[in-house]
Amino acid sequence: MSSALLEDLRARGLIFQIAGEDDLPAWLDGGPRTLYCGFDPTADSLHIGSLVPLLMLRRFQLAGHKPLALVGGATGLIGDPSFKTQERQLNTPDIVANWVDKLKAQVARFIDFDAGSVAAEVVNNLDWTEHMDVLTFLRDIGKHFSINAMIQKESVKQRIEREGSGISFTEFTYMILQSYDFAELNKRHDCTLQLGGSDQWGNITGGIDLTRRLNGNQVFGLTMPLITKSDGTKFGKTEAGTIWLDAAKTSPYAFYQFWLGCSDADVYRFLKYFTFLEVAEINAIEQADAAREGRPEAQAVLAREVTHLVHGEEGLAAAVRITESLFSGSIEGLAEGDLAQLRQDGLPASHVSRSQFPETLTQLLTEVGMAGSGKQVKDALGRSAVTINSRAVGWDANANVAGCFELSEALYGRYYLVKLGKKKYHLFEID
RNA sequence: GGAGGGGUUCCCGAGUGGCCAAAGGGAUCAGACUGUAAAUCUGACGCGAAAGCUUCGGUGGUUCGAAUCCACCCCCCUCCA
Repeated sequence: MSSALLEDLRARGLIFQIAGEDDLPAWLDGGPRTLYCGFDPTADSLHIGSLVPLLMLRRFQLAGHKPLALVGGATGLIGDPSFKTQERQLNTPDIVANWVDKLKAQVARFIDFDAGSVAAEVVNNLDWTEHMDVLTFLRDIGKHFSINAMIQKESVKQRIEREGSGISFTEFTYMILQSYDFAELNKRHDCTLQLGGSDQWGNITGGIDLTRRLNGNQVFGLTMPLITKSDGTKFGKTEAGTIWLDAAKTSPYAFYQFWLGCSDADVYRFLKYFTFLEVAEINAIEQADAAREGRPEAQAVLAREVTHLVHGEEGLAAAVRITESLFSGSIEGLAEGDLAQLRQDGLPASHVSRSQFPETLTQLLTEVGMAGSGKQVKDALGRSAVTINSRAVGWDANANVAGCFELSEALYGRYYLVKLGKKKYHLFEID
């Protein structure tokens, strides 16, 4: 039953490496097992980079295992050096504690806490490290680690060998802390499997070794591949920055748009990574898309599925509403209530009064965040890439803000939908 | 503590007295082509509507003029003690 899970994961391309590969299938088939994955608080929200491991916990739970989501209240204070080129800035304990709380709530949405014997739990490694004293740490844990082995780890090699960088003892010790987490969870929760991104391999195997030495138990590790994009750019970033899971930081609409804009070369792979659709189903979509002329269906499916997973029914509905209004219908066809709804749904919007118009359009659009600088607006204006209620505005109108927002042009006497480029919309309510 | 190497615009990385707001690449933005895709081509890319203003680790100095020279300081790396 569970080796079927591994088969499925493999078919999805979700398995990068397994520690204990020969024994893991049988182990999983032998009954409900407890597994964990850690999430360090490096910001006040997780981003889509954490989505794969998060969904992975769910996949295991659906297959009958008990997931633990570890929030790194302790490790977050230290900073993981794995494959990082530079030493990280330490955050203060109160900031980290605050982030821990936020992550806990976020993580909880992806796993089921009412699943009886396999009910998920959230744990915090600060609980077992906070009061440990240095000597205990050095004698009981540190003694099990060989510096010789640690500096061989690929994850810190760059920092050790490459000229122009270095690594502090603090970060170097990170691996020991994470290893201890595994041993501790093994003791407390009978946890026998750790999941992580491929960059976590060194930390995971460290934990496996320590668990064996400390507890005498065999435990397993499984890593997922790094998510890459076919064009080589970093996954999970857009012009507006990181795609966060927190709706307050990345609106469901923006989130939906992110997936909708996914390239053909990546989309089928992403469907396997980020959705619970059957692999066969995904393959069918791919074939149907290939057989059809023009625009594929896959991006829409992906956007729908993932937005639903992260933002729920309502978030998805809001995202779809905005998308359809902006990209399929004509703006003039929108009812007054629709415009209000769009704003509520998370379409970027501003309220401006005519008496507060800035000197130029470039200032106005920059202020509301439609462009990073006046130069970009200038460029767009010069290429007729700015429209206000579907009417193109030129560079000559830049100093005539009031003229751009004539009362007679307003929708319902106060709304103006400004579009910059092909995808950036901003709703102005002007009175 | 000693010797050496380094800190340049979002990133990488040129630049050793004026022609430097600073080569080149990447990322990003806009346009064409399209399917709100990719690839390709074009333009932009410190800030500013403009006049102009502010950058090359920091502070002073030399000079008509400095990212480039000098002094001191801070930070990083390598090797030695």
